[in-house]
Formats: sequence, structure tokens, C-alpha cells
Amino acid sequence: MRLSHLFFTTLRDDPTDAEMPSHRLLLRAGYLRQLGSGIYSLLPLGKRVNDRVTQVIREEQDRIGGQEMEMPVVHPADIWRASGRYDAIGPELTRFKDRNGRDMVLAMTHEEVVGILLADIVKSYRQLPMMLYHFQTKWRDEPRARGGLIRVREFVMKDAYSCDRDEAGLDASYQAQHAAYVRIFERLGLETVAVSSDVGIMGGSLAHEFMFLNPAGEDVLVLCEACGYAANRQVVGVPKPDPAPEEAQPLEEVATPGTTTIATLAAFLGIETSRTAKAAFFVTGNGRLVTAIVRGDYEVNETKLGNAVKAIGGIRPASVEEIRAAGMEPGYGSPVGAHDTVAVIDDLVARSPNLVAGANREGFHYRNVNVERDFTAGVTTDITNAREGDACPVCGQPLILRNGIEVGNIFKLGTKFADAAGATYLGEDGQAHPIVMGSYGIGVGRNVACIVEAHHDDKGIVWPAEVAPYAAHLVSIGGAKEPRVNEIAERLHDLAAAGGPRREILWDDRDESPGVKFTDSELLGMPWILTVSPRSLAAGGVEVTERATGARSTRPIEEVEALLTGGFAPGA
RNA sequence: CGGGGAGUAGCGUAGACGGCAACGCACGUGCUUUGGGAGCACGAGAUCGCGGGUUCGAGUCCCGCCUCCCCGACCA
Repeated sequence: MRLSHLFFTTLRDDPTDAEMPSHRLLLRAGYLRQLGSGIYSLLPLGKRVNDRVTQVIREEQDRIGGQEMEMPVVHPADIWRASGRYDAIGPELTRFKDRNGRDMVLAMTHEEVVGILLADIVKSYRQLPMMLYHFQTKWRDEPRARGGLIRVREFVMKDAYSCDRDEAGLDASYQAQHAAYVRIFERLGLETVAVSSDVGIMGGSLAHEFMFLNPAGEDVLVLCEACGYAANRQVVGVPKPDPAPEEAQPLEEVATPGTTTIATLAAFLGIETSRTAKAAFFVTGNGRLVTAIVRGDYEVNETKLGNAVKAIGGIRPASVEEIRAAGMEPGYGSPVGAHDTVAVIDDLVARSPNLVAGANREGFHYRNVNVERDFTAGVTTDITNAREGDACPVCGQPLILRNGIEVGNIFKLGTKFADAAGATYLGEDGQAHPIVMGSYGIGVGRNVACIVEAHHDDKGIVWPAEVAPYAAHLVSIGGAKEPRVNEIAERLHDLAAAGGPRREILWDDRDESPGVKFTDSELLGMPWILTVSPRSLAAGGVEVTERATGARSTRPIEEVEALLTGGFAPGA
């Protein structure tokens, strides 16, 4: 590809609203343009990278017997009603009507459609197991897009669906996908850790997320270096040791002006934060006020809290008005004397005597609050976040916390969607059984962004050869004075192009100064940079620079021709 | 949706006291230049986010709205 005709442009200045390196570099190097919040166009360079990533995923899905297909982006709402998700999912599911007034949705995912197809096509146990997958655009009207391609609203996802006769078959499919994912992320140059995770809206029984470790990651991972335990903090339960026993003391109100946080309260009273109870207020999707009580030295885990109250439509922080309506005072709140709220008590609070808790009056707290004596727990269970240094639930060694970006996930769905769609097969026993399903997702664009996060330097992108849009970047200098330069460059370019898309190279044939060409070549990030100039010819051929290391050597032209037809092969 | 910030040429910004909309880069033409973001000259490019109001006059002041970014509630 001649750069003079490529649909792209590089930017000298950083766009102000791109903070993550991947976003900034993909914009500056001309891979990407934004159309709206969380909506992006891929320019030709970006499209080529996207296709390379897609191809890696495709090859590994095919390797485990996956059959590629394609399912629609627009679905009749009825199939989402049948699975129960039409009402269970909030505004991130976009609903609209077609010209005849029929309710439709934009697909966020495709379990429903798979279920319908299975009901239609699978009749006998002889057809199972089966692994189906497709690459398709998903629309999820996320509350907030961020970080360029890291979190968008419209994106292409590879989603695969395993179809088995029973749990044992599902186990095998799940393991096969797990192994495929390990290979995929290795080929993409992404170091990931597989963590056990919450099942979320999929409602299955077991799930793992493949996490790319990155400080900007939205998830907090709980890791144990001693035994290899790894989980999303959403689901980690760590043992919380019993506090020293004490006699329950009489309830006593104490003036605590200006102490709306645990830190200021503990400082004011001169006590440890572990002697306080912290109240946090949430509202479920169907309008129930939930008061969560954890000890002052812990944080509320909203996923656990939502699961504890079986929240429909999730939970969100309550407003000041909603808290007051239930007889509680923000900053000085507790379930003592409250009404119209369900109190969810962390198990440690239930075991901790004589805590300081809010008096539901501005500027006052209670000393010696004891659960059950002073208020009733609606639910008592573990609702706290694991903390750095807490004991590993498996081996007891100190845990560490890291941020991660979810680049893929695997779910055991069970029979939920098969049941909703009536997808059954006749077993050897002649009876109908529901098909047991799993689902497996990878966001393609997010992976592209993560690859850039992992592979860049201060000059630009450094693509791994496996996903680079072109095998090499050819810079020609001084062609106006020395015709041989352009003759050789053109010959190298055409030779590479003859080897097909995976060997094709980018030739900067523009009439630009050498500085511009070198700078752009580093920004664009091809794994090899070739320089042809009067100087390189005088030195014996073509200068070959490895982008990742900066290692540079001048090679005879024949040798470079051999590299273009063999040595630069992706994955070689 | 809550909190914070920003919308002026493709990108980055200045203009804020109400009085001809400016600068750098990028873009076009010509000449020079050609191994690390070249020089000179000329040129094109802006409904100053949108709508309303105040005013002789609004990028600037007032009201309403929209969009985008960042931090919190969702997920690949």
C-alpha cells in the first residue's frame, strides 16, 4: 500500500479528550475516528488490525470445532420477553418499534436467537455436542463510554455458544474454550489472568473472565501469589476473624458534630475505624431501599449486596431524599429507628459488639450499637470487599489487588435459554432433555486497544507481528535525486504485495521530509522499518530496523527481498 | 443519573474589557530544501455547539437546550 493513497492522516498534537495511550495513539496514527460517545469508525489501518485480531480468534475457535455463522442485530422483542430479559435488563437494552408498531430490540448478545435455532434444528443427542460462534455488532447503551475502544457502546464481539447433552459435556466445552482463550491471548500478545467472576445478567452457574492487567482497568482483581488464586473482587469472600468478645453495653447517644465520614468520626472519638459501623444506601431496580451495614474498616461490595437482596434490575446509590424518606440521616445514618428499608448486615458487623453507628440525627451517633438488640437485620451475609493484604480464602497468604480490563469471558449458562426457547433433544432414553449451553465472548475492538496498551513506547505503537496491519513500513528518501531509490522501493513493495495481504507492506512514497517519514513510521508501529536512500545504497543495500528493539542493520537488497517473501511472515 | 470540566478552521490553542475573529501545526500553489516533525512567498479554510434574549453592536453578558471528556452505578 502506498502511503500517498492511504485514507488516513497523522496528528502532530495529542487530541485533548484522549487520555489512555491506546486511544491517543490510535487517533494520532490514523487508525480510528470518533463519531459519537462510544461510537467509532475504523479507518483502513484500524480495519486491517481488527481483521487480523478477528482471524486469530477465528482460527482458535475453528481449532476446537467451532462452526462460524451469523445472527441478526435486530431482534423481535418477543424473544427477549420469552427469556425474561426484556424486563430484567435496564436502559442499556435499546427498544424501538418497527413501522408496524411491533416492539423490537437492538441485540446486546445472542443467547435467545441461538436457543430458537437450536429448538428448530437439534432433534437428537446424535447432533451434540456442538460449538457455534459468530462475530457480530452489539449495541449496549452503556451508562458511560470511556477510554476510546476500551469501553464503547457499539462493538463487534465474538460470541460462541456451546451446546451439550449434560453438565459433563458442558464441562468439556468450557475447558476447551478456556484453552482456546489462553492460546488467543498469547497470540495477540496480551498477558492475561483468568479470574472467577460474577454471572451477572447471564444468570449461569460458573464464569471466568480473562483479564488484561492495566492500571486503567475498571475491574479490581484479587490475586494470591502464593497459591495462584485469582478472582474478580465482585465475588471474593475472605474470612473475617472474630473480634474480641465484650459484654453488650447500654446504648448511648453522643454528639459528633461535622463527622459525616468514618475517618472524621473515628478521629473525633479517638477510636479505631473497626469500632464503627458504616451505613451505605442503595435502591434496587424495582424501587426498594436497601441499607447496607459494614464495619468502618471495610467497603460495601455492591455485587454481593445486589445478590444478597436478589435485586431486580441491579442497585444504584440512593439519593438524599430517598434516605430521609425512610427516617435516616445521610452522614449519620443507621437502621436504628429506620423504617421502609431492608437492612443488610455484613456478617462481621453481626459479630462485632458495641459499635459506633449513626443516630439518624444531624451531628449525633450512638455508642454501643449491637445488632438484633438495637435493630433487626433483614439479611446477614458477607457484603464486603476483599482488601489488599487480607487472607487468601484458599491458602491464607496475603492477597494483592490489581486493576484489569476484561478482554474475554466464559460462562456456564446451563439450560436457562434452552428452556425459554424450548430447545430440547431426544436422548438415548427416548425422552426430551434440555440442551445445556455455555457462552463465550471476546470484544474485538477492546482487544485491539489492549494490544496497544501493552505494546507502545513514547514514539508510537509497536505492533506484534501477528496483528500488525502491514508486515513492514518502507521509507524511501531522496528518490527525486536518485531514481534508483524509487525503483528499488517500488520493486520491494510490489514483491511483498504479490505474497498476499499478510505480507503486504506500507510504502511511504509521499514527498515528505525524512524527519516526517521516520516519525510517522514509528507512530504507525509496523514491526519492521525499511529505509531505502542514496546513503543506504552506498552502504550496501536497505536499512532494516526492528521497531520493538531499535536494532538496525544494512542488508543487501536480495536479502531484504527474501525477508519480504519469507522472513517477515506473521507468526514465523 | 449524581459530581467535575470543555465546546472558536482538520488538530492544538488565544481572544473574556461587548467594537474588523487570531496564532502554531496540518492543507493548496510556486521556488528552494531532502537521514529525524525544512525555509520563503502567496492562498484557501470558521453560522465562534444550537436556540432565544439584552444591546446601535454579542465569540464575549443573560436564559434554555445539545454534545463531548473525566470520576462514581454496567460489561466484551
